[in-house]
Amino acid sequence: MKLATWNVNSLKVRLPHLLDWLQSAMPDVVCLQETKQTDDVFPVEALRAAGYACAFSGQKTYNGVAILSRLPISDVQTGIPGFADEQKRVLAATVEGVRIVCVYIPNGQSLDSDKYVYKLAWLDALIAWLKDEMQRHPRLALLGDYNIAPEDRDCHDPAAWVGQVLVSEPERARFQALLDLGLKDAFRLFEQADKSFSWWDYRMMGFRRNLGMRIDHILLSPELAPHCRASEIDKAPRKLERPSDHTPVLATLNLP
DNA sequence: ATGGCCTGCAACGCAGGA
Repeated sequence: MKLATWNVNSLKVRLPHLLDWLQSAMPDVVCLQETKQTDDVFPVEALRAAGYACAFSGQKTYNGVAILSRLPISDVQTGIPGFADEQKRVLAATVEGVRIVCVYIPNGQSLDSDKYVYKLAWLDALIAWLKDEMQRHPRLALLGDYNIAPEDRDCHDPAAWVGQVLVSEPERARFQALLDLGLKDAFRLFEQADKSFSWWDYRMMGFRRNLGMRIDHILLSPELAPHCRASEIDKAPRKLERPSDHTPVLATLNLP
């Protein structure tokens, strides 16, 4: 089972890239973030024609998450139970007995922002919920845009980023809390090139200069991680005309 | 040198992203 996550930064704009990429990468399950469209205009037909069933939870202008799957999807759930949130950032569904949790974790804007307070509270709610969800679903994968670079090696210039969102200690502590639940960072299960990133700023020729961050992740539960055979970042879509600022991250499972 | 770019909304500039 080939899993993927991709922040598309507007599904409307990126649909042609997505359809091309589905055809070439052939993932079984894809988690999308920042679809930025309401559910009534989600491109169900185009994706069905490409061989994918969809679950989605969107809103106007901002946020929006979706799960695409070549295999049947069941038990779809939106949001974090008991955590009131207008923003559409969480979608969970079961595919072939694997609980897929798609997240678009808040950015936080800056350490002195109300959005940062929201980010930390949001992460606490996610961690508490996942602790239970992993009991119910031992085969669980948490995929998405985490807006956290877990370690300094996941940041192109750690010194320049001190005191900013994505790298702050409270955010990293919450990423560690996810690992402490037993989740494993699929990408780090394998040897990887130095300066591997999943997002690059549109400005300053960030991609060409590889001024990036690794903030899109696939975490696997203890029952899934031993069956992970590969994990990589696919930089190809970032090289196209009018790309998303994020690029897909993949993990391949060979389940018994 | 703290901007630079992209998207959506609806406008001729803003919010938000990261």
